[in-house]
Amino acid sequence: MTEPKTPEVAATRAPAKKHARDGKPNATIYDIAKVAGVNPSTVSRALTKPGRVSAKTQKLIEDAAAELNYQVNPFARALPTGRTNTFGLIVADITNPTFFDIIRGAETTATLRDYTLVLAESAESAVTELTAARRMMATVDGLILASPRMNDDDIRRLARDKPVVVINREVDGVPCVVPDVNKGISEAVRSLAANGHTKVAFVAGPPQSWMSARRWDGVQAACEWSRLEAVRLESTKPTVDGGRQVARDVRASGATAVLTYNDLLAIGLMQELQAAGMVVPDQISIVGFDDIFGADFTTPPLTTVRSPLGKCGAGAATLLLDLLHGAGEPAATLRVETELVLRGSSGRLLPAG
Amino acid sequence: MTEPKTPEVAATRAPAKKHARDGKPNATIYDIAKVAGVNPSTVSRALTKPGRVSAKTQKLIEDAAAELNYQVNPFARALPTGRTNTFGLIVADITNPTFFDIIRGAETTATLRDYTLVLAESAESAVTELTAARRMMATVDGLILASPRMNDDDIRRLARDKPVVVINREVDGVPCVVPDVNKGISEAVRSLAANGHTKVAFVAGPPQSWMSARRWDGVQAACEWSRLEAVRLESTKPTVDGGRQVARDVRASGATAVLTYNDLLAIGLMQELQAAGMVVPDQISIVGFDDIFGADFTTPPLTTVRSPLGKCGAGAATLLLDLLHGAGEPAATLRVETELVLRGSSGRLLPAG
DNA sequence: CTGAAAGCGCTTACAG
DNA sequence: CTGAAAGCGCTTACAG
Repeated sequence: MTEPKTPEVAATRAPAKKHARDGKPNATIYDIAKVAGVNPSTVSRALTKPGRVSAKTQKLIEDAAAELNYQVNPFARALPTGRTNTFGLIVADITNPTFFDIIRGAETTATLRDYTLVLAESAESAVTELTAARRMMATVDGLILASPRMNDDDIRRLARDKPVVVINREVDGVPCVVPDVNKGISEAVRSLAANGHTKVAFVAGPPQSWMSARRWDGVQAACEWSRLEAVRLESTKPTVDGGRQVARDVRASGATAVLTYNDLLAIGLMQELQAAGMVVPDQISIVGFDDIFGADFTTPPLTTVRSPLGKCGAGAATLLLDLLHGAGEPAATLRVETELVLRGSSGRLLPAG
Repeated sequence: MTEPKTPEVAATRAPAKKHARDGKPNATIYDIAKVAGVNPSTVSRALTKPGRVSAKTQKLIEDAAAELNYQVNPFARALPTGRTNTFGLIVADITNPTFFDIIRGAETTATLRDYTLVLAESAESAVTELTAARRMMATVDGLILASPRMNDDDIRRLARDKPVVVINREVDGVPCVVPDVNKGISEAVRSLAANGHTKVAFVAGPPQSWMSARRWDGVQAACEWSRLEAVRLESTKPTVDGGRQVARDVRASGATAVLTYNDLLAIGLMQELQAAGMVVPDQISIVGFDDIFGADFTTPPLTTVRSPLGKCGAGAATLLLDLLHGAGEPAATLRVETELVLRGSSGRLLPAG
């Protein structure tokens, strides 16, 4: 005869591998239910929406949870609800200081509101960016795109799936956070005018940059107001190196003051001009944009139009969170102020001699 | 008579809220199974471990998946397996440039190996750091701690739960990635000796900093070798401001060359010394540590001992991923080389006069 | 206020 | 090679 089958004793299925590599696996609401002597669904209620459970039961459950060192399993929670308490932030370049404060601002408000921040980088590529965004969409409740490189339609398409907030760019129908350049620029231009400058050059950023266009607009308007002549110069790339390369065009332009698309360009430009023997600001004034980390390391320290990047990050996160919780208008644009930070690289023009 | 109950027609439960805010919810493996005419479990196999399914079925399933624009639900996947394809990185300060390249290095290798990076910041607080770490542990497969502030035991405790890799510090029993300071320091000290310096000062970092201690050790050893006198000075904080504040001690020390715990200190020190009329490097040589972003913005640009921070981030991520996939030794320490980056802030001492 | 049950979308032993 | 079933740990309508 063959051995009798005894299904009752059949090997129980091996439990899924637990996180803990030693000893106790994480406690579940079932463990709590057992200890507290209630149904698991009651535990779930007590833990998610206090108030629906009697004070007594609530306490029982909380004590049991504490005793067992209970931690919810976010995946188990996400599965039925679809909510993850996580949002994504995609930046063009993690090592570009422009994004540091944005990241910090977003991270801080995320943590404050009990959300987790997931970070990805597009390496300045629209394709990489879109791929990263699509990928993230699966695991986050919402997405922040800082200075996105992809086109408006792609952004709107993403925004149909889940809340998306854009920083440093305006996209129709999508909530955005953008620094309003006008105040900072007019302060800068007025300061230059007061110091005797009559012709200013603007060194532009990448052609596709939405922000570069806004800044050039602002410079033109402010110059018109102050009766200064404004000329626009192109850069090869928005970096220190690009700043060096544009130096000869700047000299050729005859301008005695320069505003650049960003601080990196300003720093490179200043280095190159100084290497050629020019004295800043006696012979030429230089004004950057953003007030990045390191802008005051130069000699003279850089005058710049500061964008409140940290505020942008925090504002975007707040907007997103509000959207997720049903508050806030769908597609409001949040404008944050810019301001002139007057340092040593701009000032009075000395008479030639 | 009461109405007869017709359980078959009982209202079906409302489906959980879907991600998509408009139209089609995401396709599931059940949808694919239907289209491909196979069992969902077969779909799962085809999608996770190709090779266990006949080529024909495989193709059928892949086509269906493509057609339905299928995306796995990471939460559903994580629940039975416990694996999330995510790892965490905790840094002390998101706006400290030392971490930029670490973050980038980690992010790049994560993405390359199909992992997602979750970022958190401890704001230089050991408590916040531990909280963030515990919190992350629930959702990641492993954790990277960059320059952690918590104590060794807490780190080891975390490491018992899931793989943990530490950067910029050595913790017994935990895999670490640390820059080996000796090469860079001895290059720096030899260069100073060759330029006629005989007494060098080291401006230390925070007392609890493991790395500061290593650097001071290295400076002492290298000075002994080159027969230079080495003195140690304390700083109040490892920032530009801290560098300014230590300037008077530096002058009082009589040293003609200074190595500082980090570049920020070096930059602040240089600014203050120059403001007092000293010429760098003619009257004093300054050497920083790390080669952070902006170290070359100064005039003269900063000589510094570069730590390959990007490599640290990437190395830590690789170590972690290997650990997660069962390769690699449990607690190996990965050492990366440092090197001197010779720029203008160090050089020959000019005879006084 | 609380219990019992179904379901979220996967994975994976177990049979065949 | 493939199907049928159980289970991962939660949440939430449905009853009472």
